[in-house]
Amino acid sequence: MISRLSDKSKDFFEQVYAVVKEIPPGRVTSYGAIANYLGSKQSSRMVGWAMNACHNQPEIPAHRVVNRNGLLTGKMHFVTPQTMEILLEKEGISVISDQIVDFNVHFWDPEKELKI
DNA sequence: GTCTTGACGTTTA
DNA sequence: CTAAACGCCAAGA
Repeated sequence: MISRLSDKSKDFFEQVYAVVKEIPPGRVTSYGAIANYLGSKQSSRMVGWAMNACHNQPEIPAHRVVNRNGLLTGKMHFVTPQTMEILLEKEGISVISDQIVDFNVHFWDPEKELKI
């Protein structure tokens, strides 16, 4: 095989997508949780950047990924700013003022629940 | 090649 | 309590 050193960075994105896809319906997680699960808790920005590139992947439930405050910061990046909020409520999650209600209850920690 | 921005999070003032 | 700065890494201009 030909060395694929250039694709090394892509691996990080794949890991983020893999975790996001494993998020069960009705649950949500934060960028920091994913970053922490990947071992780069301080690089939470990269998770968000990976989400920005989620268009490379077929289906990524990015609406289940929010910031630490449970605020829908990335809603504006969807097809429509309301898509994220609608999808969340559709799964049984209440969203008020772009903020998830009982975020701690719906929170899904990959390191704790996925534990892969 | 350098500078700015960015779907974050934590710490300090 | 709120507001602002820093840190982290990557991509775009």
